[in-house]
Amino acid sequence: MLTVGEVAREAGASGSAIRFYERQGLITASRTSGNQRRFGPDAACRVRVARVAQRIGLSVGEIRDLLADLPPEPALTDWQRLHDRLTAEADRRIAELHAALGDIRSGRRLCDL
Amino acid sequence: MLTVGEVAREAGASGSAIRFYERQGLITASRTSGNQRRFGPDAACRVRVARVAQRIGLSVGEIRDLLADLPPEPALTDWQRLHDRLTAEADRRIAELHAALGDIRSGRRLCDL
DNA sequence: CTAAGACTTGAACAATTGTTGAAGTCAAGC
DNA sequence: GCTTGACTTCAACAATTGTTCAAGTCTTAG
Repeated sequence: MLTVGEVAREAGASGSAIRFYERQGLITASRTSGNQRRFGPDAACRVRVARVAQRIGLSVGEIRDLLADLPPEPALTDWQRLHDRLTAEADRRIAELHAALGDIRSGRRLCDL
Repeated sequence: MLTVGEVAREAGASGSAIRFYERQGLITASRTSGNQRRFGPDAACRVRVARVAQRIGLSVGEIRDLLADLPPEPALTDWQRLHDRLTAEADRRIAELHAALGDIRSGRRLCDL
């Protein structure tokens, strides 16, 4: 069982971020008799996935939904599904950026100047 | 002199967003005797630029800095500078997304699974 | 067992980007 | 000049994604 700090170090996040992710349901924790969180061995992995998903542009709510379909010990198909969803979202986001670039290039129509 | 609503319609933004952009210094306004805002003819254009810049991923603070260098009646070189900066930022963002995609593909190292 | 230092907790705060709503202003018609 | 309906104002609120800090917990050495 890992503490907040251990998960934070393993995942490359801050302790407060780990607590935030738990409140938001990205990871789950049991509690000690003194009310401290203890995480399973999958926690750091889930946080790493969450951070990549954030870089792609997903909100924590969307990431919660993504991770809801990921069991504690994911099978290959689980990883594949996750992978496909993240890739699709990244592709969408890249397309949107290219579209914005197009709108910039056609700037005369933005401002009739 | 344009009202908030007129600028909003011209720029495709909400009235509250226009007021927010004024507070943040993206656009400037004079006031009527009754304290209502009145905008110059360049306001809608600046807001359109701001919205594109937001799609690229710039914050309102960054956009303020961008627009600070844009005179009320921009010359070609002003547009070019703006264009170049936005394009560079979009390219950076696209590169970051590709990097994130790379990290997803090498997922085994994310989670040693 | 107890003291000490490291770690954790939850509430309060912060930045960002707006929206909402009660009260005030404007323009047009009578 | 007054009414009326559309528009505007500003403060308060909201969602998102965390950080900060005083107070409490854990572990290790003595």
